[in-house]
Amino acid sequence: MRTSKFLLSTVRETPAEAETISHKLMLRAGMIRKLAAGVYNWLPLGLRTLRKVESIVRQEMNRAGAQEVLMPAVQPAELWQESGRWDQYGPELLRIKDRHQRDFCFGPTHEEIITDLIRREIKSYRQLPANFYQIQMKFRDEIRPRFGVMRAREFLMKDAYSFHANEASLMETYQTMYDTYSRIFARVGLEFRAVDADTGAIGGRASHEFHVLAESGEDAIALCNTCRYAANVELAPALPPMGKRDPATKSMQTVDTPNAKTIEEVSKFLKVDPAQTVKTLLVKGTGGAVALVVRGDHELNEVKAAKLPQVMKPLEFLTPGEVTLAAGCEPGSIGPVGLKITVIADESAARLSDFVCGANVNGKHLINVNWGRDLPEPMAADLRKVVEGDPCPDGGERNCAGKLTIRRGIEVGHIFQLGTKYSEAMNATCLDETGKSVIMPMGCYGIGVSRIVAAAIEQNHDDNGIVWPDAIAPFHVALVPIGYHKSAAVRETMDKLYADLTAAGLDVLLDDRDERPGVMFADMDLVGIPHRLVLGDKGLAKGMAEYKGRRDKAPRDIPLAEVVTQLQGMVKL
RNA sequence: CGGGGUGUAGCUCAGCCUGGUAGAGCACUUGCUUCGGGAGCAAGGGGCCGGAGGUUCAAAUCCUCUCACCCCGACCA
Repeated sequence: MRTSKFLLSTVRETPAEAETISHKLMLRAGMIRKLAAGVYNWLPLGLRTLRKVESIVRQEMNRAGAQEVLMPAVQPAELWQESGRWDQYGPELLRIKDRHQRDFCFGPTHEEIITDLIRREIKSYRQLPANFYQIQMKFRDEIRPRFGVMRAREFLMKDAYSFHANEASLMETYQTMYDTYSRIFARVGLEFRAVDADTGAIGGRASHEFHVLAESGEDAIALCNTCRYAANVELAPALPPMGKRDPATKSMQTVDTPNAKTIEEVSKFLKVDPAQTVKTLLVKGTGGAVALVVRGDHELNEVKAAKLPQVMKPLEFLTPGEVTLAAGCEPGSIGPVGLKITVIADESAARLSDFVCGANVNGKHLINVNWGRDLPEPMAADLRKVVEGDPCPDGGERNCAGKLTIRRGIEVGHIFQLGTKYSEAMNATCLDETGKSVIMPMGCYGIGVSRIVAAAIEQNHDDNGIVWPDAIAPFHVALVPIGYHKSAAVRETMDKLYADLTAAGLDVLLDDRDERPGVMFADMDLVGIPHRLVLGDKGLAKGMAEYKGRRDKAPRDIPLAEVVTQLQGMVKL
């Protein structure tokens, strides 16, 4: 491709709307343009990278034996009503009506559609297992789209759905997909981790998320520093503290804590360590309100809390008015002592002695509180988010002596063992060896294709712009001639290099604009082309082209005759 | 959904408080010079000041309504 025939729409100034680096760079490099909140045009440059990611995903899915299909983006409400999700899904589901006032939605995912398709097409266990995938635009009406294509409303996703005659077969395909995903992200050239995950709204049992590690990631993930344990913080178990609770040493007292409401304010006012305090959160329960108690320096893990049988799902906090009714005070002074509702304490909070908590009277707290003496022993459960330095749970046991590190990740893939959630609701069955009708267990496997593009930039950029991994670079090589329009020799040599490199299977961008070199260098760096060749009359006289890798500090000369072979060796496809 | 903010040239923004009929930089067009890290000079083109209504002799500017976009919050006890 020549820049004179390519929409290289770079901009120097950073658009006001962009916050994250990838969003800024995608706009500046001319990869995307916003059409509406969370809805983007892909320009030629951006589309080249998107297609390369897509192609890697497609190749690896095919290699794993999955079959590509294409399902409708617009889906009739009937199927969603059949699975029960028409009512379960909130405003995130974009509902639309056709001219006959029939209900449709723009598909946020395709479990219903594939289950409907397959229950009609597959009749026998002999046709199983089977795995179908598509690469398609999805629409989720996010509360707050942000970060460009990272959290967009319309986005390109690869979703796959597998069907099985039995659970063992599902496990096998699940493992194949786990391996396939690892291959995909390794090929794209990203630093990633597979982590244990919560299944969330999709439902089902086991699930793993694939995260690209990046500071700007929206998810916190817990990694062990010694073993291979990795989990989303939402899921990572906090092991109960070792040893026994210290004995009580002082008697309980009420103290005035005017205007001190948050843990920070209270611990500062009373000059105690936040770890010696507890916070009490009131949530809606299956039988009235429930008090959840965590240590002051810990945070409630809402996913864990919502899994308690006593707690309503999804987790909902009491409104300030309801808090006053249940505790007799405003939020900021609540404590577990004397509460008439169910109290559940986090393991760490239950291990405290002589601790500080709200007094259930506005502006007052209790000090030197002790479980079993000043209030009943609490029901203890794992309620908190793990923190940096917590012991590695390694499957819930203390088999590993390692400690957890918390890192940020961008979720780019998620695989689930769905089980029979959808096949049962929609009666997707087949006949087994004995001629008996069985419900097909299912798996589902998603990859955020457009999000990978943004995640790759978050992980690969510098002050001058994007630094693409070779595998997803829009072009592998940038040819920058000095004096293309002045020197016939430069022009002829560059044109020949362009032809030879292209013939060697590389994607080449020849900058044949009549621009000053500085402009061309800046543009090639900004759009992130990983390999650059510069050639002018001076180099030509020496028979040398100047090569610079995008990450290299300084350029080096390569004999013109060796350029093609050397570059072929350097570009990692 | 709650709170805050912004809509003026293709982009980034000034002008608004204190009404008087439209600006800068970048980008774009033309010419000359320049030519290895986003050039200089000169001349140009380009805006129903988001939309509707109101106040006024007069509205980008004041008032009301509306739409769009951005940010923050929805773990707070």
